[in-house]
Formats: sequence, structure tokens, C-alpha cells
Amino acid sequence: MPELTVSSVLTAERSVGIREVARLSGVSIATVSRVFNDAAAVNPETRERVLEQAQALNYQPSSLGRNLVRGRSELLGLIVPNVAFPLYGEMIGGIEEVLGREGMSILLALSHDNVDSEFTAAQHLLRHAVDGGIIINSRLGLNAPLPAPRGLNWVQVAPEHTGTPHRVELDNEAGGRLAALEMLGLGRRRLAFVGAPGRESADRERGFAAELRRAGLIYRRAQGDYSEASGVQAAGELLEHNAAVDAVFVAGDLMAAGVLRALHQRGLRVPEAVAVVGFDDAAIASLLYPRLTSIRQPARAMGTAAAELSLRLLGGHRTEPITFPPELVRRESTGPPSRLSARHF
Amino acid sequence: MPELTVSSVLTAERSVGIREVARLSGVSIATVSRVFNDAAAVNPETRERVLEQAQALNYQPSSLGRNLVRGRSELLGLIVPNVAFPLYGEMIGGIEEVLGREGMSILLALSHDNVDSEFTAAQHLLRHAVDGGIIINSRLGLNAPLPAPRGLNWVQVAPEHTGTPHRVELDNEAGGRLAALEMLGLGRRRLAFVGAPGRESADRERGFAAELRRAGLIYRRAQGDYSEASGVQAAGELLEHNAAVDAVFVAGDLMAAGVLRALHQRGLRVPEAVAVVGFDDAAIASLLYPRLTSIRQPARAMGTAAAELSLRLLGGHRTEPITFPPELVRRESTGPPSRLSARHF
DNA sequence: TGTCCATAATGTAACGTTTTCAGTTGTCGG
DNA sequence: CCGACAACTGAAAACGTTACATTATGGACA
Repeated sequence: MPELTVSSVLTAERSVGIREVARLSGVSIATVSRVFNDAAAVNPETRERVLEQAQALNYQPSSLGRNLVRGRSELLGLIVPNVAFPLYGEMIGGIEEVLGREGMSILLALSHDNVDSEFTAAQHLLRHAVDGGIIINSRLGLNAPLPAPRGLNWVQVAPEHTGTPHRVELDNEAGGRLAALEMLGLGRRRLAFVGAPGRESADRERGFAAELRRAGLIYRRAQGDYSEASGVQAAGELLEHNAAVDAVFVAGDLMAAGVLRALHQRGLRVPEAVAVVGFDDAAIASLLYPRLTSIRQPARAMGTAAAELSLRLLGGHRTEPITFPPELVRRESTGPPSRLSARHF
Repeated sequence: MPELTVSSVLTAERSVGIREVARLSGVSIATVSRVFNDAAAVNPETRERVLEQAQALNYQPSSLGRNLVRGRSELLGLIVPNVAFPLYGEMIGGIEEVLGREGMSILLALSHDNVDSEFTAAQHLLRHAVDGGIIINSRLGLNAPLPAPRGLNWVQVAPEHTGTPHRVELDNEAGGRLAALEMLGLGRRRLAFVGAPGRESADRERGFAAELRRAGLIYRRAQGDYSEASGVQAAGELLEHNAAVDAVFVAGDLMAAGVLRALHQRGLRVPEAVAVVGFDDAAIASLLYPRLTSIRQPARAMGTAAAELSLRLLGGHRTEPITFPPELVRRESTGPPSRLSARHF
């Protein structure tokens, strides 16, 4: 019967549905569904027959249909400023690990550090009926909340000012304290800080300042914008205005790279003359010369935490914000000062 | 009537559908659908009324329903080895740009540079009925092709050996030639190459070697594995075995960072004594000291090309592989040699 | 024999959309 | 006043699945 062959080829072409399998194995579609979701009891013989047919037709249950009726998509929306920044990449790695374990997939959208595209990104994701959402470094605060129907809760990976209880954040203040203590411990006394706009940097500075106050010291400060160029610039200011600086805490690794460069150019040895501590422990930290001591953000762990938080939320549980402690990673850019090479003027 | 209130709250809770909008604006669901797809002519007044209601109810057409009936998901699957590597991040940025313009979203999966998880990643994406797929640096060659039902075509961003015509790749050989020409042009004559496993590195070396042969020169070589440590190691070998090397071409920027470090440690000035050219022009290139001259992969452009290729494929058109030319980005690690500081022994 | 129960299977109604087909108007030329 | 045509609208049939309610089929038990 050539018709049968032709028709079966055709049906194979246009993606075979549950009805086809049901028809060919002589059961109802409901039974086929049960076989694939092993929910209720199904006669082993029947199950066998169904599975056989399914195999033959290369049938795969469609997520679309399933999700439509279940009201779930097994998708988790993720909004990231960009993907080229390694710290975000690490977080995504952590998120993926948890989600993969749970059989969920990541729907990715980029916010470009921009409120408008953040908003449209959220809408995009929502249209796909994501079950949950994680947003990293959202610019939208409490004032303009993200769209969120059906009781969907966004998990924010960001510092406190976003106001949501569904939050994973780094204890930036503790990071600043860590940096200060390290420098003080090394015997440095003429400290400086290079900051950047935003809450994170302010928190880092607060911790740093608190420890210095406690030690009865003051510090110089310069302002950058997280870019390498601004680090060069800031270091220039610090060194010119004020002759004697023997340690610099920089609010970001990229800026720290700039600071190192400025020091090189002035012939100041690191760490002998000036010690430098960065922040984030981005991938570049260990590639710089000398290798940069930095305050590490456990980005991957923060990613897994955010994903787990989102899953818990999805299960209807309550959650609490999670705060991660930063960690000092000691490398070559810090060490004891050398008397001889201190900045002389 | 409290019941009404309760029920209306409930329906508001559980996501408003096209029916609700239709009912409240006194038209049929078909008309609402038409308004949102501006397919057929709709009375401007009616359209207005519908849009008003939709706005009031915060109605968003559900992709699920739409895709179910259309047999499309407006999803494009993307498989990447990892996201922490900036080059991939840039590509993703390019892909997102094109896709966003087309209203499609990215379903992300990680292959972890591992054939098995690459395969399961593909299955994951397929279950979500992605319309197309892009896979970056796939390990699966022709031998074990990716699963691909319904005439779905994977676009590969990878060198030629994957065999598929749906491909975006970099002309690695041209990159090698570029590096060689730059060094020769600077008057360097004692060249070396640091390679890594895999086709890419081999192609880069082939181009490099071809230009040297043409100039009647030979070169030293050492082998690494793209890691910074292996760069340090390789540079060590080159400098010890062979006293006189005045230029090193390194098949990857991370390794180049290692080479720079080894040179620093030996007190060899870059570029005066030894010039260094990296490959990829990763973000770190411009952060190293000195800033690294590198052969740039136009990663973002390759991403957009891959996305466009995928869209064209999706539209049923035929496509050809696209090859991108690399570009030399000149920075501080190359320059004319200085007689005085050449390696003396 | 009749009742009850467990098991196995089935039928049908959703889910939220788009699309096709079949209207219903209203307008205009003849 | 008729017919043709355009503009607009609505009903209903998909799409692939699950959930709910229901129906057979036996067997155990009183």
C-alpha cells in the first residue's frame, strides 16, 4: 500500500503530534500523554506499544502544547546588561548550572545598562510566559517596577536600593573593610581610594573609610567611572596632588588596571612603592602585571543562589535576601612596603 | 456583590487573555487578533476601542498561543561553550542585536566545550521548538551531527572542518599572514610562534609560516594550550633554547599575556627587545602592559552575520559560508627593534 | 447475585492564539 | 433598484497538550 508510505512520510515531515501516535497505536491521546508523563497507571503492554510507535514516528512531545495547558513554560528569563563582561558571564554559568539540573532553560535578553531596553527586554520575556526571571544590575528601582503579571517575581542581583526582598547581593561594605585591613596590616599608612558612580562604589568606600577612621587615619580620594582610562586619570591626580601615597584601593578591576599603568609610567614599583587592591576579581586581575590583589565577588555562587531563589519563589515559597561576603584574593600587587622606594619628592 | 469583585480579581490575577479583551470591547476575538497583527483592515474606531481596553487590562498577546497555531516559536537556540569568555560575549551581543530587531529571543544553552553536554543542550533547545539554532565552536563534527528535526538548520560559528555550508568563520590563515607581515615590516628577523591545539591555531601558523618562507626565514615554535600559564612556559622555552628571538606571534591573547609576563621577568623590554603579537584582540589585550598588538576577530560582526544567516535559512533561502577577514590592531607591544637591547648572551 | 473497588482506558473540555470562510453592512456605478 | 465590490466582522476550526470526569472490565467480598 503505497499510500500508507507516502502519508507516513508526509506526516513525518510536518512534525508528528500526539494524535498520530494515538491513532497508530490504537489508544486515545490521553493514554499517550500518560505514557510520556508517567502520571497514572498504564497497562505495560499498552505503554510498550505506544513507546514503540512514538519511536517509529520519532515523536517528541511539544513543549508548546504542554506549556500552553500547564501555564508554565519551563523557561526562566534572564536580563543582563551585557554578556561581554566576564563577571556576568560567571554568574550566568552559575545560573545555568542550577537551571539545567531542574530541566529549565534560559531565555536571554540584554538591557545594555539602559532603562528603556531593560523594560522592553522584560516585556519580551514575559510574552514568552517565562516562569520566573532574574535581572542583574537593574537600573529600574522601586519607582518604575518591572512588569510582572501572574504573580511572577523578579529576582534581582543587585545592591539593596532596589527594595525587593527577592535579592542576591554582595556585601560591598565588607569588601571595603577587607581592603583597608589588608593595607593597614601591611604597614601602609598613606592610603587612597578610587571610586566610581553608584551605590556599589559608595558602599565599598564606606567600609574602607570606617576601618581607616578606626585606625585614626584619613585617606585621599579620586573619582573614576570604572573604565581603565579613568583609572589612569585618577591615579595621576592622586600622585600629583599629594606626594606620598603608598596604597590605593580601587573600586573596580578595570580601573585598577589603569592605576597600575599610571604607576608603571611614573616608575613607581608595585607593590614596593605603592600597593594596589582592586575589586571584583575579574578574570583580568590575574593577567595584569603585577597580578592584581582584588576583592573577590563570588559571582558564580551568586548566580546559583539567584537561580535557586527564583526556583523557590516559583514553588510558592517565601524567600529572604541573600548577602554574600566578599573575599580578599592576595596576589602580587600587595606586599610590604620598602623604605627606599617610597615616593620621594 | 462581593462575589463579582472576587471573581474579577481572580481573573485579573490569572493573566488576561484575548477573550477578555474581546468581551470588554464588544468585538470578537478575531478582531482583537487582527488589531494586534494588523493583518486585515479594521475599523479605526474599533481598533481604538480594542487598544484602549487592552491597555487598561494590560493585555499582552501570549507567544505560547500564537506559536502553537503558527508552528513557530520565535525562539532561536544558541549554544556557546561558556559565557565567561569575552569573545563569545561579543558574538552574543551581535546575535542579540539582529534577533531583537526581528522580534526573536535567544534561548541560551552552554556546551562547556564538551560533546555530551553539547548534545543534551541541543535536545533541550529542540524541545522548546526553536525556529533556528546557532552553535559556536561546536565539538561535534560531521561524524556526530546535531539533532535537527523539521528541517531545522544549525548555523555554526567555527572553522571549516565542521563541513556544514551554514557557517561563519574567521580567516585564521590571513591572520597569521598579517602577524608575519607586521613583524617583518618592523625589521624583525628572528621570529617565533606559540601555538595551541586545534585547527584554528594550525591555520594561523600556516599563514604565518607562508609569509616567512616567502621572506626566506625560518622560525622557532613552542606549544601551549591557550592558557596564560602555558604562555609563560612557552616563552621560557623559546628564550632558553634559542638566544635570539626578537618577535613572538602568539595564537591567543591569554597566552600572549603569559609571554609578556615571562619577558618582563627576564628583564626583556617589549617592544624594544622583543615584539609580541597576540590573536583575538580580546578585551584584555588593551589592558596588558604594554598594551598588546593583536589580530582582531570581528566577533560582534561574526555574531550578527551568524544571526542573519540563521534568519535567512529560516526563511527557506539558500546560504553560503561567510568568511571574515581578521584585522591587525597595532598597540604598544610592537614597534621597531632597538639594536642595543637585543638579546645578548 | 449484587455491591464495591481498583485498574485501565476513554472522551471531552479546556489553554490562547491565528486563520479561513462566511457573512453583514455600506457605497457606488449603471 | 440591482449587482458588484469593498470594508469590516464573527464563528469555528485548528494547533498539541493536560486535566477532569466518566466509562468499561474484572475481581473480591458479603
